[in-house]
Amino acid sequence: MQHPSLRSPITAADRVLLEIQRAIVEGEIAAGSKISEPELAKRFDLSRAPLREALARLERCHLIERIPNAGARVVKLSTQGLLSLYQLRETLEGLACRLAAEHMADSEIAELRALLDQHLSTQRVREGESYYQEAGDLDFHYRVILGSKNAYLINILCDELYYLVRMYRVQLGMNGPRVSRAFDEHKAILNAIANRDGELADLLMRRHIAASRRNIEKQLEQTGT
Amino acid sequence: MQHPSLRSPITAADRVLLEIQRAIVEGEIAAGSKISEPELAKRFDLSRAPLREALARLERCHLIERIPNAGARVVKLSTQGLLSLYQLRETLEGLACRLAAEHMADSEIAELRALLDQHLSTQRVREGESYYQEAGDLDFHYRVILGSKNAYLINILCDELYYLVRMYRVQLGMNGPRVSRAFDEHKAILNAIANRDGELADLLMRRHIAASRRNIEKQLEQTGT
DNA sequence: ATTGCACAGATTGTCGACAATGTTGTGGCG
DNA sequence: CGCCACAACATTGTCGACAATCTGTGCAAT
Repeated sequence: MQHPSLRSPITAADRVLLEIQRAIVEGEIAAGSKISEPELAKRFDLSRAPLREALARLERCHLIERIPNAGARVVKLSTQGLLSLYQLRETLEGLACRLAAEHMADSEIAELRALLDQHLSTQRVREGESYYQEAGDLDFHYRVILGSKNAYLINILCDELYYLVRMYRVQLGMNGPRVSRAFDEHKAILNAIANRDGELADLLMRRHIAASRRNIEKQLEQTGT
Repeated sequence: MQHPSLRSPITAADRVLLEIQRAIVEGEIAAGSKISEPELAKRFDLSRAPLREALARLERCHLIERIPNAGARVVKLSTQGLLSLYQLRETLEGLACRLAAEHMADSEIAELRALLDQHLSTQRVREGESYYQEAGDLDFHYRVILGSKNAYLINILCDELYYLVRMYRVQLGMNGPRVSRAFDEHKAILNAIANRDGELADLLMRRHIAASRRNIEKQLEQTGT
């Protein structure tokens, strides 16, 4: 039997995965650029084997696209892609909310409420600072998704789409005046969940994400295509 | 990732992936059993490198579960898993239907109608033969999903959940009296799409999948656990 | 008798090199 | 002058071996 604290071994592929993930999400490795296995292997000082393992997982979360025998490229951001992604999120996170209203334990709901209060105070201190809000926002969504208790849904939203969503938000400069509105929406969603009103929670979350999408689209229009 | 059959060059990893996929779906490799890399490598007469590539993709479509440094196991089927899977499918394929009603070209709809007619005649010839029905059913769903034109949605349903759905249906013996009912439901869904009534198509597809789920659950109750 | 540890066997993770496949630049031909 | 064939290069796919880690067994101590 393994010791609980040692149950998650960190392999070389894991480390390089996290590094490349961050680099792509933050644009350090440009969107649309080609990925060179030998180059990255040298850069991170390891063999191609674990690197390819990392690339396989990057493909899994839609950060790169691979073509057999031809190599991998970082995904290109596009209005179409953003629209498709948020279409999915609206439906999936709506479902997550409905399930969370059914399945979250009272203690989990209490913890989530505490988290929101904490976010609120943080926001007051750091007015206009978008990073904390973003992290907090994602954290709220994260918890609701976990509260759905649906393993496949959790996998899709937290593993496969999570980083791509972050990439869009970071590279399109998600910031500005939506922070306080988002808090109110989070609170309303939480209340619906606490009242075990899955239908309302579903609706509110879909609206919340639609509003977030429109906000990003507006940013996108301003900066050009 | 694209569907393997659509990717131009076929690599060794692709071939072994398809073979193992089939073996797992059909139960030739028992659910819950441990996966031995050396054993499979010897069995398919190739190195562990492409085999591990295949295993990574099998994990991606939820047919196996891997634990670092500890190995991989074929997933175990469970009532809970079936419920989670069909919960997701109801929502996702409902969305696919709504989008298909918006985005499918008239020519695609005509082709889909022709496909249904073909299924109908096939069904009359092979009354009660479940395999053809199953293939046909999946084919119908497949086309509707592709008609949504949402790349992420297509990826999730056709690549990541498709084989797991087949595994449940095959190993739980999906057959019996639902074939003719399913045809009628398909036809109604198609009509809604042809009328560009996305809301109705969404509703009908969700009901169709819910009915399919109840059908499988009934089979599951009869056989025991 | 049970618990903990140590050792042995087996499995996974990683490495460097070779083979197969794309890609690019050049030269010849129409 | 433009286009195609071909060759040289670069990159990806595959291989066999080694290192790190996990699993199971048996012994010793309490």
